[in-house]
Amino acid sequence: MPQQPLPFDPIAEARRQWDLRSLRGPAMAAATSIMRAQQLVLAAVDHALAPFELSFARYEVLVLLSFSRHGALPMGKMGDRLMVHPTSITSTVDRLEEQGLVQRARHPDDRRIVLAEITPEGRRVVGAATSAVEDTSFGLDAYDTEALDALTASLRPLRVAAGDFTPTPAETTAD
Amino acid sequence: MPQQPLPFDPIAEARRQWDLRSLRGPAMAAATSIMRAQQLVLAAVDHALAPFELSFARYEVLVLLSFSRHGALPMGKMGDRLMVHPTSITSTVDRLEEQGLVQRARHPDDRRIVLAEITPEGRRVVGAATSAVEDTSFGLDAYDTEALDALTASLRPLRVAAGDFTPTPAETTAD
DNA sequence: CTTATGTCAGGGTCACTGAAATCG
DNA sequence: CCGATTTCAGTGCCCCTGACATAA
Repeated sequence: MPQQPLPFDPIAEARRQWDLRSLRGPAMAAATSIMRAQQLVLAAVDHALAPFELSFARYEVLVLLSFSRHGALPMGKMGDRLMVHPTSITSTVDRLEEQGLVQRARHPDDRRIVLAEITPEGRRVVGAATSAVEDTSFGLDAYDTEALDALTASLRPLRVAAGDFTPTPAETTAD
Repeated sequence: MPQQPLPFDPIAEARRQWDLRSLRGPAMAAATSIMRAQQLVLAAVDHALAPFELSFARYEVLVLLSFSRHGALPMGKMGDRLMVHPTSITSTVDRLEEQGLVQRARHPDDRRIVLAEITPEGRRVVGAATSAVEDTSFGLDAYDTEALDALTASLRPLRVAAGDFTPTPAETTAD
């Protein structure tokens, strides 16, 4: 919302310029579209989370914990799952602990491991926050279910190529 | 590259959990896919730009200037075009000026306006940086031209819905 | 005087690097 | 002693808000 609509599509415009000098116009347009799309989705989610004093990163951690079997996970495991740096998990959990939404505890068997556990208050907040996020449809109002699934599927090859996960051999529809 | 591949698709896994509790699984999966896709594209571009001491934001400014008619644009215009806050443009141009890649000048007619002008060195660097970025295909190696254009098209309705620009009445294929 | 343009000061979040402490 | 897990200190980057100076 920095301004009013431009009278033209800025990405289409940039692509015209790019096409004049190289063959990477299509890749540039797709990359820029992805960047902008992320800004818009993140803005919608951030806006929904603001009343709960949650950033997206903190919200992700809370959701992960609330979905876990015992409401508690090792710091390292969370970093792997959310694909963030160990030090980022530390600071995120620091903040959540200040807010009283999670609690740290030593693992009883391996005392190197720190468990983050969601508190009852954390469960309450993440529930309300999730309702708020769902009400915004993650900023993706413009799409129906079919279009959303198509979008997810079309971005999957990128994640596979990056080595995020190993696709099941059967399901190599990617491409 | 924080780790090795997971044996399953983490987004598909999260979606299964989400589907158990709400109807927003498809939106959540698409939103998360967009977020992750942006990380991957940005990482590829950042990596290509690192040898030139350019961040993506500074690179965008240089490209915009190099594409402009006189190699110079008002600060405000650049903010509009790149959809960033005025203070962000200020600090970005500060840094580029320190690097000797752009120069500030007052507009001769309206002296409130500050023009940022790309220097010869700036043109040289942006050219080399662009080659490096193009060599990475913006991290989108996995897609052919058709798939890239389909991706761009499928993200367009999101940008339209956000009011980024007004689509031409003829071309309302969006949906 | 009112408005437009840009800068400055400052705070919040996140990402990373390198060093250190703790424990198996 | 080695390796794994987490934390701490510090840096860079980007985003925004609010106050201000300058000029039309």
